[in-house]
Amino acid sequence: MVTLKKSRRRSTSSPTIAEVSALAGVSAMTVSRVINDEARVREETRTRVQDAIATLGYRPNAAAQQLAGGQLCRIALLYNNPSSAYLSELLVGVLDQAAQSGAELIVEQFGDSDVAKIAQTLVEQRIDGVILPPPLSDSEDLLRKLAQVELHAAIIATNRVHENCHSIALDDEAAAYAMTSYLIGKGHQQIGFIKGNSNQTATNQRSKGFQRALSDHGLVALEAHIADGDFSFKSGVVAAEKILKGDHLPTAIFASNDDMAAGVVATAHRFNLKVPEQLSVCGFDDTSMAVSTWPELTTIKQPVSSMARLAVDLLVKSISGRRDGDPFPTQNAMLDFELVERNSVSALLKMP
Amino acid sequence: MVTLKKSRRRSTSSPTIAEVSALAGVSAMTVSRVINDEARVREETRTRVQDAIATLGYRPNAAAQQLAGGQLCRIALLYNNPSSAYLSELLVGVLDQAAQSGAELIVEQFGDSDVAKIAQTLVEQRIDGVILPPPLSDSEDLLRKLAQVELHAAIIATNRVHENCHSIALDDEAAAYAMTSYLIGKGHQQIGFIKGNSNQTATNQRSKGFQRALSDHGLVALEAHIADGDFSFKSGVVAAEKILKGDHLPTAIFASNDDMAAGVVATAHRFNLKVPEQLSVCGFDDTSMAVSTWPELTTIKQPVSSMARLAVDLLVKSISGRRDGDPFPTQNAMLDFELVERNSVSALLKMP
DNA sequence: TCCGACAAAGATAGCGCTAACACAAAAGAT
DNA sequence: ATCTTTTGTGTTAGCGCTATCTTTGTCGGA
Repeated sequence: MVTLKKSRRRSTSSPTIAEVSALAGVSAMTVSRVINDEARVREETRTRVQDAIATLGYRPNAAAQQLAGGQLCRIALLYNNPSSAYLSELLVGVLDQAAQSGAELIVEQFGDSDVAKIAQTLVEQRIDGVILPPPLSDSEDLLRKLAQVELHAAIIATNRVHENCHSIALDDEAAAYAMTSYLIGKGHQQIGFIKGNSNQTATNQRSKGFQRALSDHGLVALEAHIADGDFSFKSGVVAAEKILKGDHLPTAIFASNDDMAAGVVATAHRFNLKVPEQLSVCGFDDTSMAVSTWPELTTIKQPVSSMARLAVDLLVKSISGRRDGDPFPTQNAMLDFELVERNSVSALLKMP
Repeated sequence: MVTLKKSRRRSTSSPTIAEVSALAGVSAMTVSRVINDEARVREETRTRVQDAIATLGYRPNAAAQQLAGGQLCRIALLYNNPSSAYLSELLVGVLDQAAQSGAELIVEQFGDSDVAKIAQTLVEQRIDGVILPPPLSDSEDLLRKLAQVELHAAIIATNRVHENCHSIALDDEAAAYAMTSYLIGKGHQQIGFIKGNSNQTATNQRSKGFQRALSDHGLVALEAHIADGDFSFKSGVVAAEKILKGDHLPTAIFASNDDMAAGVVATAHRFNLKVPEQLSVCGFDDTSMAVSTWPELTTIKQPVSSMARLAVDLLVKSISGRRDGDPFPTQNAMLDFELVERNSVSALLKMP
């Protein structure tokens, strides 16, 4: 028989598993089994328990589950580049999944302190796994150090593949190829391109996709139409100035991310070029920046928050896998992108 | 004597309070007292325990603390307007403080579902308190409903004061006054102003500050130089078009937030006005948008992440206060702002 | 008929920590 | 000198849940 003892310590009226089990007329263990979706519970019993849960509005106490259930995964989200549009989407995804997976989340800015020190701090904080958004995901140095201290890691939005490191990315090359083809389809033949920061793999991929699309359509990019950038708005401005100062203007510019594309648009306006009538511009990422410019940017949408979710999921799996001596293989996920059409690209009338 | 029993359930080697107490030669309770910074521990004992903690690299298990310590505060951060620059700063602050205060954080997007439904969901999720950033912080409807279901709330960046609701804001009027005075100090006499969304209190405050600064300096704003907006980039564009199409141009435009200011800058460029040489522009908030425009915006810095931290802190205090039958009074905090000078404002040569 | 083999549920014993009380020693109060 | 207080610490008993073991059927095969 189950007895409900009244404790002097409980004060909230949140129902506990004991109350549910009493109502359902089963043991707490059975309720636990139902909650955790284990087999070995008769269908009828399961329903009875579920009804009891529903009537009481019971929700398991996460702290207790964790304490009893054994292992806690502590996951740190390291970030560096406060490109906040990206960060906040990331955060929302990570937070959500962490709550679902019962992982503890620590969010930390990776200042300019050296890699060894970071790794040490993480170890001291007893972090089990680390999520690295760009540009951190491309820091070989950091990754090496993390591997040294046996920390699990998930790297986001990089195409580099590491042996001991989950990676979640989209096919940057294919996306850039698609965007370039789209421009070509609109009749553009003189297309400028602004590269990203050279220490991120995405930069190369996007550049490759651009070039391949061009040559697949029998076009070539003029040297003067290609410029370097570093994914910042400012670098977009500088790059656009370089390109637009030339004698021979492109009809479209494809910037490797939205911030730079916004820089291009701003610069185009300063140069008295109407966007998109005289110059089409497109970006990449679909951050909030894409709609904070006029006209709004045609761009490639990255599923950032899904990526974040997946990162947490993979980490939790591999952390608990290692603990149980049942290693979870390293995953390299490639998610789908989407081309978002807005108003920064116009069709060019083909010359006969 | 303390005995360390080896359990078959423990698998991680993370040290527990028992190990610390053994090493320090005290009881677990004393260690707990040291951890929680309670009085009634001799200085010498405290040091000994702290040393033990340090040598073992002990960190308390949050789940266990919570379970034993009684009450968990579940706090929800509701958001609506994905002005991500703002959101991510908010998130970082909230997360940090939630971890420190031992509160559980749920982040939820407040779609367009009706207020009653939201409130119900929150109750079902057994949320204790809610953080409301703008524009939610100005939704009387929502606040009323929350009060009805006895949820604690902290509203951010609104000057409205509610009886049952903590509020954290900065002095919008003073800040707008300061910015306007700054412009006047630079020699501007014809200053345009773009208002924000009329359903946010900040809008009125900022507008008032602007007007007061003007009249304190013996100036008046032309009707044609004032325009409405809704805090979005696009509305900044529209408002700027309205103002700049007029016959009599202002020498400066003060937009009620950075997004709109960015819209003004973009529009100015389209109108062939050089910023800041021909038109000075300034914003408000100092979101990342402020530096994602060219030139970078002179603006008012809101301490968003401190505000977020404070919100969590107040909520936790008032939630546990109510539980202990020791009500924590409603707070209305007013934080300091800062005028950040960048390159979007130039000094005007005074006409003799 | 008896003996596994397995399925379904219960009983027990913690997870790591802290509230609440207990208690000795030291410090004041009368 | 005796009776409070105060101070510093230890003891006990959980917090709400689940891992693990045990028990109780149930069914099929020998």
